[in-house]
Amino acid sequence: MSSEGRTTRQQVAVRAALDSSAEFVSAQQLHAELRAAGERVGLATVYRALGKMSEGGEVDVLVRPDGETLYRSCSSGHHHHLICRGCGTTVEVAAPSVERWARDVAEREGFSDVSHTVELVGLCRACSQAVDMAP
Amino acid sequence: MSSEGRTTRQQVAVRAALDSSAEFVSAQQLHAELRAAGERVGLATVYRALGKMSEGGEVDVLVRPDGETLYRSCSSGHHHHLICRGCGTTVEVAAPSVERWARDVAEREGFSDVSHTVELVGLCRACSQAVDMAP
DNA sequence: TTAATTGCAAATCCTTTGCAGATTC
DNA sequence: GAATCTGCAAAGGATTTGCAATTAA
Repeated sequence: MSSEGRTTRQQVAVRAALDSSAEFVSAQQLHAELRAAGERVGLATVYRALGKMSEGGEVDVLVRPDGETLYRSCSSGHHHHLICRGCGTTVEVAAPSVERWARDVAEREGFSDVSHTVELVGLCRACSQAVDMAP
Repeated sequence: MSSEGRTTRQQVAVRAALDSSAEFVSAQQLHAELRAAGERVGLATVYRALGKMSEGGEVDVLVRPDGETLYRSCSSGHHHHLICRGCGTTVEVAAPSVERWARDVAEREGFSDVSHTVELVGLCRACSQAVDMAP
């Protein structure tokens, strides 16, 4: 498995940096961290490395509402987010039933190596009340 | 409800255009359609209108892997997508159990007016075999 | 009237690409 | 040694913003 291409110092560094974070991080963040750690890596290279890993299904990819792409090495503690569209508060939620459903659907459709993204967006209690009181 | 701001010809047009499509569409697509239909509307205005609707929870928002943002008026026939990361094939999947779960989680956390996005990304049968046969 | 909204174009931000030089196999 | 990979900077594409002119209320 994984016979494509050559392995370079930079690719190893990017993968290591990604593994060291349990959360989703952006390419720019990774690049900054690598630079801060003394690694000499170009931003474009970070993008290229992440692109390859993502093609190979080795990382989970997530696109934020503002268009920034976030990456996380697969199989970290897995959970989803419930986000308030008023104040941005984020609540982490586990979803064993959704995981199961995703696996079943994938199998039924003949897909393999499936990852999933789930996002819930709503109004938290506080913001909901703020709306009711609007002028 | 919805007491903010003034109602302009452009806003009405954007909303109408959005309603006329059952699928997700981008701001640029909407703008093109509106122009084609003879409406005189600026692209920035389309973005501003969609932004407001989305703040108010009046549309479902979805961000594609390439960073483009798609919009759909709420409560159209609701389903999710299973996408092949090899060839881009998309399968529509219903998910009553997920809908139920989303509603429950929202309620438990005190959130209201919650919409959700679910995306499954994997390798379809054909692409999976192609990988196995790789040179 | 008069404050909100529009339209345009310039500005931003993330991401991709062209190409010469460095590097892995 | 030869094909691949990197780095830089320039290009690309979607979205946002400044500001004068327009328009809803």
